[in-house]
Amino acid sequence: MTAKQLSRKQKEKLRHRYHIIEAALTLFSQKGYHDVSMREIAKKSEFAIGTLYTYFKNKEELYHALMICRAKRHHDLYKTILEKKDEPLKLVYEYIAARTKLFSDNTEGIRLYFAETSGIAYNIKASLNKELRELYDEIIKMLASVFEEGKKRNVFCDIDSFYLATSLEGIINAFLFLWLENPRKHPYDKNVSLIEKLFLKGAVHRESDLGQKS
Amino acid sequence: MTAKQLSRKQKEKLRHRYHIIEAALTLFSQKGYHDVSMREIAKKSEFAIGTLYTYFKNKEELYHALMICRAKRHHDLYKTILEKKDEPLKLVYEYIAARTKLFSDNTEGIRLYFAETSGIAYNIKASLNKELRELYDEIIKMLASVFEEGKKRNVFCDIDSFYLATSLEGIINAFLFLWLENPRKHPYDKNVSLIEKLFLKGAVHRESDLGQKS
Amino acid sequence: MTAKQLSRKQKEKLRHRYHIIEAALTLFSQKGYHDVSMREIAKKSEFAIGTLYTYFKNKEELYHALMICRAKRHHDLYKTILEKKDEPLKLVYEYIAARTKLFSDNTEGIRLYFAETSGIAYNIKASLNKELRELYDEIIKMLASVFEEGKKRNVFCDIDSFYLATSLEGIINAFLFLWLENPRKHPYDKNVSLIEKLFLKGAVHRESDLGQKS
Amino acid sequence: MTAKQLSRKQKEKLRHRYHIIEAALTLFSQKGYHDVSMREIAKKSEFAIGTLYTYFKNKEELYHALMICRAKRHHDLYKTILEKKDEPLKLVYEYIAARTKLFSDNTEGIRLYFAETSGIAYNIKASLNKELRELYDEIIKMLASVFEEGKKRNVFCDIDSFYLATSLEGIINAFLFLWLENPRKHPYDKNVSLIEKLFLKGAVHRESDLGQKS
DNA sequence: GATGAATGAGTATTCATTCAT
DNA sequence: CATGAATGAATACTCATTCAT
Repeated sequence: MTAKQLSRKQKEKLRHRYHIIEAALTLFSQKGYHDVSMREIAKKSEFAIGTLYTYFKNKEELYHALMICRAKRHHDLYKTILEKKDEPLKLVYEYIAARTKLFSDNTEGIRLYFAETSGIAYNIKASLNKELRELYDEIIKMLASVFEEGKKRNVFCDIDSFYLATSLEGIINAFLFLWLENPRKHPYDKNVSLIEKLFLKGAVHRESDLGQKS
Repeated sequence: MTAKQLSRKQKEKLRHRYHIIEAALTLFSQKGYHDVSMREIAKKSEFAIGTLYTYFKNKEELYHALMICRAKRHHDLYKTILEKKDEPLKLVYEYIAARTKLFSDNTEGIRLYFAETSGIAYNIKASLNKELRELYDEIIKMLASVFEEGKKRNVFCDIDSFYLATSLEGIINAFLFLWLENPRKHPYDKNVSLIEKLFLKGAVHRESDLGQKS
Repeated sequence: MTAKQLSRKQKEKLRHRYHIIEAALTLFSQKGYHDVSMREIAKKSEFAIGTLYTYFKNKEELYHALMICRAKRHHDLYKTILEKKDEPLKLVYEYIAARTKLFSDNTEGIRLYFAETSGIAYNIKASLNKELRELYDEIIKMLASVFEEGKKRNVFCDIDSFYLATSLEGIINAFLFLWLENPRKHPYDKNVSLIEKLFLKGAVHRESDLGQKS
Repeated sequence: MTAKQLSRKQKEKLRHRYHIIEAALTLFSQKGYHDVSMREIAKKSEFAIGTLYTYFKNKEELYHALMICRAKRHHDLYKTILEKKDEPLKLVYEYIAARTKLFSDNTEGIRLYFAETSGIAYNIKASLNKELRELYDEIIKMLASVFEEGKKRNVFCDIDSFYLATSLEGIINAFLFLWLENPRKHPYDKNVSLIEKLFLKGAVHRESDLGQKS
């Protein structure tokens, strides 16, 4: 019973913490780190200012926790997908779909999302960058493995897998961005067909053997 | 004579304005918008605080002017390259080189650079975004034209030029970003060879199903 | 049995209370009233914050209790000395020695000590001052009695005893203070010889060459 | 003219600074360092909060400046007295009178005064203590010189001048304190007669064994 | 009784902006 | 026109105190 009660308290603590992070995420996403005051976060999360400080040492640490939390959540999803023992091409599609989905689910948090992965929030402390970078790198590596496997199966064209992975990331981001500006054109389909055309071995449009400049 | 004097004065004004922007750029790049005070900018630019306000309505406008100024400078360079009546592929190479060069020249201002183009500075007001976006879009369009021309000449593979352009941007950014983390690997060569492999029509490695390296 | 249990409990309560006071004393002495938080006192005393409030109404009262407690302890010692039916001069020496000893024993609490007796802690509420003042006054009176007795015995020079007592206090404090700055010179000896020279009747350095008690 | 204008501005700056110090002194004296907010000081001095920070780096430095300022003012007065080429005994009287006067003039700032010289404000930083201590020491040395001279002239009894000086300080403080508690009895006279009896060579009451009150 | 999570008023300090000189 | 002293709103963070468990 004692155990249970502790567990309940701890669970509650975690719930509260999460609740604060959620509130902060919304605000930070809308206005950016510097334009959100602790007072606002307190109000939105329905806690007292002082309470925030029982969960996070500073504003910065709250921000840090929030970034890591979000990144981990995304990361885990991507990992789950890329670790599946499925057809490489299908995994890539699923990855793109997941990226797209998280992106559109989070229009609200999107700006922070980019700050995390492809953009740079210049005030993020190195440590934060490092942790995020590591998560990002892990995904890149997994993507590369998928490409590697795909190349073995003669699905993907013969380009260094790591470069392929990096390119894919870049392309996804570019299209996601495009979509951010003009939400009508959902980028998923385009990405898919584009990837097929660019990355697949012997894609239809290349078969012809016209001479070309090297 | 009045005219001349005015002209001289105006020139001077512009020089001063530029001087301030330069000082601000350095500071903003190093510490970000919120962590630079007008006092600092005044000190660095060797003007009085009040003087800054004769050149820019407020801090935000100074930042805005600075971003536009930088973006225009880059934009003009890219434009010059992409407007040349040269071989499309060569233009693309040159563009990549220019992007790479500006990037490495500006390690200092790099964070802002990303904030401008591929990242998001979530505090930039929509208006700023719009103006930058327009510059960016113009480049994309010019890139697309180059690809279009290249496709006509049977150099680039048959993919929508706009998508190609967007993809190129994404890939460049991804690699530049990579390089930002690990400066040893200069991204230019990789980009070039990668682009060749990905974008060129009937690139060598795709023609047949011969085993491939790696 | 109930009585006994209560008694035990009460004893325990008192012990706890004392324990808290001890912890608080250390902290207050090191950092001063305002720079010690209840949290710190709770930690040091190994009680919960809430528990402190079952022993003391608030921080101020805890401080108050602590000051009184310390003062009483000192006071009792001084009283014991000065009430002895011994030679007045010897009592004075003993008093000086006791003052000196408590002073050096409490280098840690020294600042508070001065705040108590000769200095002023400007935040101490009047009531505290009053209580401390009363203790102080009692000592002064006892000292005066000793001097009075000494004067009767022709040991001390003929000066109003109350003034002598006050002077002695002042001199002790001045030398103790000196020593606080420069601990090498222990003030006891100096005080003793000085007191002899200043307060004793017909001291050697004065015109008459009467023998005197060393 | 430029010089004059600068001078005017600088004079004004100094006046403002002094004005702030005066306001702060009043407040600090009444409530102590921690219980006075910068807001209060701003209000009392009729400056904006921000303005305080153009004159003093922070609250602590303001406090520091204030303490030094006051101490110097007192110090200068004492110095002027003790440097005079007058009869030693007269100088001592004048010194006591000055101490007494400053004390009673400053009932308001009295608590800080004691904190400066004989008491201890436990939060004062070491540096402050050191500077104040130096001023104090200088006075003590000058007092000692006066006693030395007096001893040469056979006025003061044969006790180490430094001890005499220190004792005098202690006695003055003790009586001043007494007076602080019970303002009816002005301490000057008592000090004077006491000093005569204690410090003078061959004071009447010691020569013979005549008992006399006061 | 003991606990310590929650509270929110209160504080020092910063900084964009103004305006008298 | 240039200046920089003055401004005061805004903000991160602390900490004595309470109260539900």
